[in-house]
Amino acid sequence: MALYKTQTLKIHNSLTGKKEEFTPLHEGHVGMYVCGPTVYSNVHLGNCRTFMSFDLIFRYLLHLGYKVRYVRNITDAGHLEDDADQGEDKISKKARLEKIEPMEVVQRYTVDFHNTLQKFNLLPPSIEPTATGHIVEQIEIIKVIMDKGYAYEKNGSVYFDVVKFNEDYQYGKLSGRKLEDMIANTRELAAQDEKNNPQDFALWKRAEPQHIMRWPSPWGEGFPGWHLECTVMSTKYLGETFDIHGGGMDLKFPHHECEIAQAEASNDKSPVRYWLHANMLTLNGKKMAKSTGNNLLPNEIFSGENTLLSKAFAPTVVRFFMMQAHYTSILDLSDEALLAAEKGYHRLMDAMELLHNLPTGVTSGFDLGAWRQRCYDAMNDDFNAPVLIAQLFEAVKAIHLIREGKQEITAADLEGLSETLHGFVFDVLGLERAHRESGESEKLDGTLELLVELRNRARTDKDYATADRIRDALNDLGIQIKDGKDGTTFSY
RNA sequence: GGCAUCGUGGCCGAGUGGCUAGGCACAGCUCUGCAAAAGCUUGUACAGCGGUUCGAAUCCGCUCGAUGCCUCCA
Repeated sequence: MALYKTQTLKIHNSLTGKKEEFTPLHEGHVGMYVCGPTVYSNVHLGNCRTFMSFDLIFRYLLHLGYKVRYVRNITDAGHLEDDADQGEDKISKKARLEKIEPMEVVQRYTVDFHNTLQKFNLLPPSIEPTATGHIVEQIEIIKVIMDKGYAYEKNGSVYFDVVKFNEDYQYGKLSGRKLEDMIANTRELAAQDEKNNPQDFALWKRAEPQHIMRWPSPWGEGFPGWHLECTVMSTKYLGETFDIHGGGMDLKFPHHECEIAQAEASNDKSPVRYWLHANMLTLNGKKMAKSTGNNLLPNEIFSGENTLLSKAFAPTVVRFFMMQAHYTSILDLSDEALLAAEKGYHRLMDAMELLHNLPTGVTSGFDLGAWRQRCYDAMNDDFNAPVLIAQLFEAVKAIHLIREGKQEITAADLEGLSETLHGFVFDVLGLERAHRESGESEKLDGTLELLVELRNRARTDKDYATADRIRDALNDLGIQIKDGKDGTTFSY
């Protein structure tokens, strides 16, 4: 029997502001859409946190036995020109100056995006559609919205008529805004543009001569509006109404609000049953953003080449760090926090290793069933990974007690413990054992084993000067010697 | 200015109307030739001020502060 039949999952729905019991539209199947990246520069760590949050959600849904269709788009159209001008990103600017094809920029950063997410051990989505691959569908939906009277054309551009829409529907229900308030607030700074109202947004934009990405349409050459692709691709692959729509908190308004408006205007149906918003990752207390320069690239963390951190951190350690915070909370990145997470990560992984040769007995002092359910309870409560991790450390404590002979566990329970632990640590949280780069390390390891052997011989001979010299010299090189009960190991 | 979220022990970070996660650091202990590593043990915190209540850090109000959105942004 699928786990979802016995586990009651509750999800915080941004639309209602409440935790609601999750029941998919079609039993056993879940449709999930997440707004993906705009590929005009390298993904920064903040982007990664959002996608990682939804990776956790995807993984847990799979773990519960749901068949999940997970759609995450790639935005590769529309705003390349503007961003190259405004942003600090030198590569895309250079690409433009050298008249490199825009799709070359897209390709480069799409590859970077995939590489980076793979390092963080994110599962690929079921479908990863691109905006440029759905121009036709976008044009079609614009026609529908125009036919229904919720859009108007001006000089080759088409705008969504928010005021008209608001007469029949409710604009702003996701972000808790009222159109009247918005109009009152923006009246003075209304830009002199073609829109009837500042709140209106573009469905199709006329391409100016210098705009490099352009497609023919009934309204002339142009490109699709910023919010349209998500409406088109989500409903195309998941249906007019689907279960979960996710994205970063910063997309709640206006992006997701506009998506709702577009979908309702064209299908007359609320498109999404559960809206989920992942919160921001901050750096020095401020949001990480490409545009402000307050950002850190994943590779800069993995290599240690940055000015903010004292050392390099493995991708899985960064993942563990992020999993220790709930996805709806703001998380502030710092060297101290990462260092603490790294130690905790090792403690967890070391305990997983101990699992292999633990003594078993005739009774269990460890209540496996109750503990396992506490793990599920944590995840069932809006994917609360931090609480799950707390439970995992309860198991770590038990493992040590059993190892020291202070507690007993039956063979069957040990197997269950091991299985559950592996399931949550590797399948649900998506953690991995951090491994060193192979190749050179084989030689190094052999050399170290020899040094350890020589040192231990010196210790037996009470030649502590030699023993300590080896230990201290290695330590200066960043290699730590660890004398344990069962022999000496090292780490670097 | 408007809307939203948040303010937890040295740090990070959960949670809850009464039964007080977890990680890291610190301290003590065990182990060790000495260390380190590892393991064990210990922490009554919830921005401030009022109110509701038998009881609030958890609910309500106000104040202060932080962050996000209101323009592309995960």
